[in-house]
Amino acid sequence: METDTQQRLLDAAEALFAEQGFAETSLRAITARAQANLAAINYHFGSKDALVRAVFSRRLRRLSEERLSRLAALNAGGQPVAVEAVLDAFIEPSLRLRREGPHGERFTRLLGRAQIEGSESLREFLRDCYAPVLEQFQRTLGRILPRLRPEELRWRLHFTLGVLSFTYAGARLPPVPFAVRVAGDEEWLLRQLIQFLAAGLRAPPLMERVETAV
Amino acid sequence: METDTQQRLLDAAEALFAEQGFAETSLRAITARAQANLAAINYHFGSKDALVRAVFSRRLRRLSEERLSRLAALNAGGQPVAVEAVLDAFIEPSLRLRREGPHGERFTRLLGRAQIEGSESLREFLRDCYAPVLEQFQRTLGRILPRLRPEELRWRLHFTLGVLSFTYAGARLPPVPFAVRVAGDEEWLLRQLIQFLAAGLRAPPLMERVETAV
DNA sequence: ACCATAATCAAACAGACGTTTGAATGAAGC
DNA sequence: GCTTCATTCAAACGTCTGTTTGATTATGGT
Repeated sequence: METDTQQRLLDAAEALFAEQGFAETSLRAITARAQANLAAINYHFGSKDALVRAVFSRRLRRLSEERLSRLAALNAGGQPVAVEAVLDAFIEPSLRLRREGPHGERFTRLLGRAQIEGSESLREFLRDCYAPVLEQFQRTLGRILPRLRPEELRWRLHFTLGVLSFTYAGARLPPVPFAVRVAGDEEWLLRQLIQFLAAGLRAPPLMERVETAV
Repeated sequence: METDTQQRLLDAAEALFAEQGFAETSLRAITARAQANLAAINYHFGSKDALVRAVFSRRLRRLSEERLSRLAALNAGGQPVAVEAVLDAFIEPSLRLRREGPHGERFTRLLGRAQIEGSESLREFLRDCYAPVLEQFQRTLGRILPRLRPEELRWRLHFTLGVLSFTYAGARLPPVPFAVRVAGDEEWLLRQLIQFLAAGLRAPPLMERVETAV
């Protein structure tokens, strides 16, 4: 029965990291919440840094797989692929994770935070996790937006990730619409995101792509 | 001559906060870089939290004033206002700050970070600084995008700020275009941002605005 | 010259931090 | 029964944290 304490530690860490940040959360706070001994973290994970990575590893693999499988399903469909569908394939799995319960919301919150906050090693770790997924999405988007040069497409992908990180992180700037969040807001948010991002991605390029081959 | 040490402390803090984050930067590291005594921070600013706020106060006022004055100039122009022009009025001052030198780049980096990272009190402080500016921009955008309901407009403003925060924070996801940054990148970035965001803001509303008073 | 005020300084404060240790506990194998 | 191994535990480790103190130095006013 190694797993029980480990799970409780991961749950507690996930919650506290999402609420307070990584540096601001102490091992003592985590073990207290998990009702475990202070030494348990170093025993099970080795260090605080390793615990942070474990928190992400636990859920990130499934998320990436879902995103990739949904993208693959799109590409296998034969018909032309819409930008909205690609965005949906990327965003919906994470929003579904959110809908699973408080832990999902915490995790996506954490995911947003980690892109900006977080140590260099953590960002490196996440970069390696994200890389294959983003590469696939970039490839598909490049195909259905042939006028965009690679640099422009990458910038727009960067902007897209910025919107998602910022929104997931729950950064509440002044006029954030609380009223909207009353009920069924995940669905509404998904459509708002797709509407906004699809238009941004589809904007005419600043610099027309030079035709390569033919 | 109280100001000399204070300026050096603010410079050092700004640089270190931007590089490492708030919690990760110790007063000792700041005073060492500023070549000042450890006690200088508590003497001149009172506490670490107050120092953080002072770092923002120093540059935020001018930035907000420039944004507002550029927006006012637009609105006073008589002609219809384009979404691109509004975005330019918001973004260009911050990019110009970046162009001023390393301190400008550090500060905008910091600005992006603070929205996600940062204590509750700091976010509150920043919210109060931003509120009047965002309110004005929201008003103008609401006027030139009359089909958007207030909730949708606020979400899209939220997304816009997300893109800016993420980009300024310098979050480097896997495929960030380094090649583009070789020269004159600020200009290019500005146009990329406006192109992307203007399209997103102008996207057709999900829910058509009900006509209020003819 | 003197005083008053401001600024700097070395030193110490109490507390929190991540990590380590060595003993105590538990359950499975034989 | 005994042994073995993984887990838990209280306690301490040394280090770093933000803040405070009291003495010391510099500055400007009269």
